[in-house]
Order: sequence, then C-alpha cells, then structure tokens
Amino acid sequence: MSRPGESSREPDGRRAKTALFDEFARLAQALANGRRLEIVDVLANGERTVERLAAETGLSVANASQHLQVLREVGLVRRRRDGTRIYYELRDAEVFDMWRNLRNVAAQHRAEISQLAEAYLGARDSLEPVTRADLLRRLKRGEDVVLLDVRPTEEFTAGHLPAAISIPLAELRRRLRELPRDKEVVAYCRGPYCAFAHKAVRILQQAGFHARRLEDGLPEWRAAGLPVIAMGERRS
Amino acid sequence: MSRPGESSREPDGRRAKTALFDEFARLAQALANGRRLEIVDVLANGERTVERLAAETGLSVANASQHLQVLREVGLVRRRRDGTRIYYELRDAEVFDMWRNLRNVAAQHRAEISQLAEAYLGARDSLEPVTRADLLRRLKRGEDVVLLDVRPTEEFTAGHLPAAISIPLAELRRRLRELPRDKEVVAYCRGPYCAFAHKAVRILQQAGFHARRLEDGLPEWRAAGLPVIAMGERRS
DNA sequence: CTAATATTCAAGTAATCGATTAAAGACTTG
DNA sequence: CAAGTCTTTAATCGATTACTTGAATATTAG
Repeated sequence: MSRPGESSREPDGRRAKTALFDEFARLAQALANGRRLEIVDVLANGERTVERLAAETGLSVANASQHLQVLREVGLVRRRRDGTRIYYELRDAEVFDMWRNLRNVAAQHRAEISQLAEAYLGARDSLEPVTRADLLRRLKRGEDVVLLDVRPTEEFTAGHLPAAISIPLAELRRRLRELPRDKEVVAYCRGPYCAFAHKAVRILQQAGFHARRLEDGLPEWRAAGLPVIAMGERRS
Repeated sequence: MSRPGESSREPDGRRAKTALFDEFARLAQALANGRRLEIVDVLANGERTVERLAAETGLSVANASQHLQVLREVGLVRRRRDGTRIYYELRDAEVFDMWRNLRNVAAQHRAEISQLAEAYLGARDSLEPVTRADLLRRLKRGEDVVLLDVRPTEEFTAGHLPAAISIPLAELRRRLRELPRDKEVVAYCRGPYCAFAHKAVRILQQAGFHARRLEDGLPEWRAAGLPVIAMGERRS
C-alpha cells in the first residue's frame, strides 16, 4: 500500500502525523519571538497602524512590518486598509486568550519571569493590586472609587471601563488637581505587563494620593465579558 | 541615570521590556516543534516513561529525552522517578489548556491544518461526531448508548469516562461480538487529533454497527470538569 | 506627479536547531 | 559490588533558519 522502502508499520500515518503537528508548531513558532509578542500585547488593546506599532515597540517600520507578516501568515492578525495606512488587529478573541494563557503559564512556572517583570515594572507593589472582582464589588456597593485610565487618549476613546476618567500617563503630573484626595484612585492601563499603571500609582502615592493599581488592564476586562464603553471612533 | 550612550528616552525600560518578552517567547519556542507537541498531546492523557513516550512518538529514546528536557526547562512538564524509570507528565491543567488553545486557533484560521488533519485521520467523517453536550444529554436521558474506549488498556485503567468499556483498537476486530448491534456505539480516544477513534468507527461501520465518534477525547472531558473514573493505579 | 505609508528584496550575520551516536549516570537487583 | 535497565548528557554534523537593516518598490491620496 505504501512505498516499499518503509519498514515500520503505518509509515504513511507517521508521515501525515508529522506534517500535521509540524503545522501546529508553525503557529507556536510565530509566537516565539519577543518583539512579536510585544506587538500582540499592544494589538490586544485595539487596532494600530504599522507606523504607530513601530513607534510603540521601538522597531523600525520595515522590521515591524516583517513581524506583522509573520503573524499574518499564520492567521494571528488581520488588517484593513484605510487610505494610505493599514491597520492591524488580532484576528479574534481566542488569539488574545492564547497570549494570556502563554504569559500565565510562563509567570507561574518560571522564576525568571517574575524577576524580569520586577525589573521592568518596578519594585514589587507596595500595595496589593485591586482585583477585578474587588473593583466590581466596590463599584456595585457605590463605594468612593475613582477609576483612572492612564493610557493614551486614542485608546481611551476606542474603549474604556465604565465611569473611568482619562488622564494619559504623560500628563498625570500636571493634572493632579483633577483627582480627589478623599477617594481611592484605581489606575489601569493595557494589562499586567504594561508599565503605565505602575508608574501612575507611584506618582500618585508620592503626591500623597490614596492610589492602587487594577491587577490587569482593559483587554482582560473585555475578555471577561464585562462592559466596555467606546466613543465615536475612526477619525477622518 | 542610565548609560550616556543611549539617546532615546527610557533606555533601561526598553531593555527590561525586551528581556521580559524574550522570556515569554522562550516558552513559545519550546512549543514550536512538532515532535514536542506530539509529546504534549500524549502526556495530556497521563504520565509516561521516556521509553514509552519514545515508542509512541517514533523517536529514539535519546531524542525523546532531549525534547523532554526542553519542555522541562520552561516548566511545561515535570517528572518523578520510580526505581529505574522516570515518569513525565504535564505540569498542570493550564499547560493542557494552552495546547488546546494553540490547536484550536490553528484549526480555525489555517486551511493547511484541516487538509493535513484529513490526510492523517482519514476522509472527513461520514457522520458528524457526537459532541460532549450531546453525549451527556443522551446518557442522562438513559438512551441506549455504548461508550467505547479504544485506547490502550493502561490508559483506560488510569482514567476513563463513566460507564465506558475498554477495547483497545488493536483488539477491536476480534472482539466485535462483545458489542451490541442494537445500540449506538460511541468511540473515543486521546483527543481530536488521535487516530484511534476514527479508525475504530471505520471498522465498526464496515462491520455493520451503528457507530460514531466522540468529538474529542479523555483529556478534554477531564478539562471540562466532568467525572473520570480511575482504577487502582501504579502497578508495582 | 508628489507625498505618505507600507511591503518587499537582498544581504549579512548570527544563531539555532534537531538527530545521531556513544559514553556517562542513576538506580535496582542478585 | 557487579551486571542490567533506563535515562541523560556531550559531541558532532549538517543544515537551516531567524532577525535586522537599508534600499527599492507598491499602493493610495491629492
């Protein structure tokens, strides 16, 4: 039935199985690069043009584009054209799940990760972050909490937590007076490995505010099926 | 603050972020090999010795061992020693989730996968497979269904669906008389990319039985939190 | 046509990867 | 402790692949 040279049983089955699993491996291969994972992490917050993506990740435009092609070939991202720009976004929610899954497994089992995370995000939180469940409970009870979105304005516009106010991290220092000193301020950003909220909490605490960080960011909130508010998008 | 040669803002932050995401990428890298994914897929069904794993995947023992070290270094598997053998198993349920997530995303977005899956598992199912929900509904109603586990006996012993009977695929042809002809036979094995159940259904249908395949296997059943029956394990 | 944005190409460097073989380790048993 | 079983490690080879950069090319808008 199969070619005569093969000695083991099921030679064709073996070959077919190998090909199939190699194909699965191609998907993992596309994720097996730190720069591409950074791109995925940014895209989890919404679509981006190549240029912006390049700026946010510190890559050259050409380089970012190449990485995007790798992600696109395996179906992790898709794109749409708008005039001369091209916007990329994650293919669907499952792609984000996969990234979250990957980083959770990594964080749980690898000491290196927590060290590197600490090096990047700053010393271990002086205060425990607020969990999503916590926050929901407190909001429902009507407790005095101010939710602060410290991401760039565009991202806030594209989608934010209900009742959140927007002060991009870069403007935080000079807009401190907009925040109340008698309530707790809960800051959030793009996710657990985004530095914005960490930095914001440090600034606020130094300025004497009662501030904490939400344990993770907008993408996780959305993935949990919680409501997200978007304002009229897609500037001309 | 940071070294003088760096021109861009946040030079240390960049470096730290790069290191962090590179570390995440190492985990994906460990999954980016077809042979290692085959190993993960087998281990999802329970622990295995190196020798057995090698036999089941068609690798040399040394080669299998090397792949296992790669998986172990990133924390995807762990091992225990029993006398002269070493048993490997997946670190925890999240690892299996990740593998399932990976293969789902791959299957959804890549035409290559379905072609290769068909080449390996045989022509597209003549009958739709039975879903887990379907099966549960029918069992609850007390409908006449025979659940057939076609994996090797050891795996059945280590854990199987409630009320399932065990006939390893290799013995199926000569044990056909143990199966009833007036009930539907639902066969299952290690998962959606395991060929056993596909082959079993083909054998049974040819022999005139009313047979279908469960859409996925024991690991998915267990991951769904459904009950699994284990018989006194760990032979001396 | 020009400007703006994105992709592709070519090139170079480096690095990695995977399989095999043989030797070494670890443990058990007699 | 010597022999036997199972597993890991080291060395090697071949080949391939991966990533970045800079220049050239597409694509679209105006």
